[in-house]
Amino acid sequence: MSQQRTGGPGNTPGSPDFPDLPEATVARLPEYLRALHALAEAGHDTASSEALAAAAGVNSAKLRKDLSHLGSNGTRGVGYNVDRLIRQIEHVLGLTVLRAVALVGIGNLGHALAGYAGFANRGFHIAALFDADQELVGRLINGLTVRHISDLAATVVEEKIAIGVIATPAHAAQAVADILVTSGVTSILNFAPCVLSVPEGVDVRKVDVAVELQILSFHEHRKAAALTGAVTL
Amino acid sequence: MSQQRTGGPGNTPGSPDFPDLPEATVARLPEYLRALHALAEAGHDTASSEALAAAAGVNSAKLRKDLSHLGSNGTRGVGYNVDRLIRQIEHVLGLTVLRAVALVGIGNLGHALAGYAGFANRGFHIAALFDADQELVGRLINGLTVRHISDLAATVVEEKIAIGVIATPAHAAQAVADILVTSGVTSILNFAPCVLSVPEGVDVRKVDVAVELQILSFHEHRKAAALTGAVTL
DNA sequence: CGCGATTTGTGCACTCGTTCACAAGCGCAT
DNA sequence: ATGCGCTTGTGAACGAGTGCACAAATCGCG
Repeated sequence: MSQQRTGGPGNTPGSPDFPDLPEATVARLPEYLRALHALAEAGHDTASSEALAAAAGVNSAKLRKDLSHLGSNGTRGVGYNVDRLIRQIEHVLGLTVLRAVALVGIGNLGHALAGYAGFANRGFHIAALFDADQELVGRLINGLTVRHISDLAATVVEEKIAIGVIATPAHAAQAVADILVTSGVTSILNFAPCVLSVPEGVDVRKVDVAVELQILSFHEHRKAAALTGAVTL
Repeated sequence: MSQQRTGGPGNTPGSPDFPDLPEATVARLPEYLRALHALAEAGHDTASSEALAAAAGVNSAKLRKDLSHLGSNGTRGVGYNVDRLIRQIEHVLGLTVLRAVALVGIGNLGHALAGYAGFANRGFHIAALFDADQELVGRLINGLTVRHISDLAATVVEEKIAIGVIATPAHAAQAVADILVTSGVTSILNFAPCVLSVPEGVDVRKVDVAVELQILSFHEHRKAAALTGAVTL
């Protein structure tokens, strides 16, 4: 809404407000943000790249380079001002506005997500819940009434929903995605185990627990094989 | 357990059974596996790299290169044998054995995970549930009784648990991880928003919904800025 | 039996990301 | 005021991953 011009301190002119950050950097910024909040709560008002990197679980050089992409922030010989850096990262991530999220699919996972406190704490507001099952429609979950999926389009527009979360079974996911996109949603978080096809300009991120476990399984398998191999030597 | 020697067809000698796959490839194999299962159910018995790549949402050249790492599998002019490829990927990922998983933290998310069918379907077996809250201990969820966390170490050994899933609040996660590691678990899937410190040889993967949303938020923000910028021009 | 259509496997160039190592900058003690 | 220790910011080398484009291989058909 309120797109303010660069009123802050020395920012590279030319680009309006935004350098294009490397994707890998963007993916780490939320992690830094979390680490910073932890440090702030622990009473630190400044943090060295080393300390912050440790808290975020990354290499300190990487962290410095990442932060350098959003303009110089630290003070040499001292470190980074925690509060200032928090504000800056929040600004870059667009967390200064509370984003409205629609959650579709109130099964096991959807139910849990609806009750997850981590949303509200971190810049998001679950604005509405949807499901296709008439049994569920009307039920109250965490202060929100489940609506039927046929109301999705209207609600998205009405509540200015920017992000859709799909927690439906795989076979329903594409249809839900289509509705979301048609209604103007341009960011989707997909928990269904399937690929979504969306038009250009729409971002989709996928979370699949089974995939994560299978990756772990591979490494387990490899570690076991390495052991057996070592014995054979 | 039964570590069978390379009895299969032409495999590169030298390495015991295992090429070291690029990490990026490993991360995609589960996705291929899912796509293959979908194709198999749709009645296909062979699939071209193009078709499979589309189903998995990746570039076909990338897919071919990935598959080439696990030994040649396709037939030129024809494509890949779906069933054969499924078996091969499952073998590489170590999914031929059903891996026992311990789930710690039966809050909102843990409860949902305990009931998630995707585990059993995809090579995993939830062997035990744990929580620190005595209120929860003893409750039956999806056929499993919640045990107190003090039983974790013993159970891990007893049930031959290889993978631990942490779904506790952040402040409890490190302690749980320590117990898991001490008990012999070498793979952890962490849903708590914090970094876990574990000894070398232990693999940790992290899933954080808020992080995913924040990454989406960044792109939303950028897209909005681009629009405003375009108007300004 | 040979030819053309098709599809895999891969060498190569390129982009993206990571890490090292160090100069430049800052504060503090003296 | 000056020098010393600490920390950032970054140039440059390195490594991993991606995608193109094509040769090699296979099948089906005439």
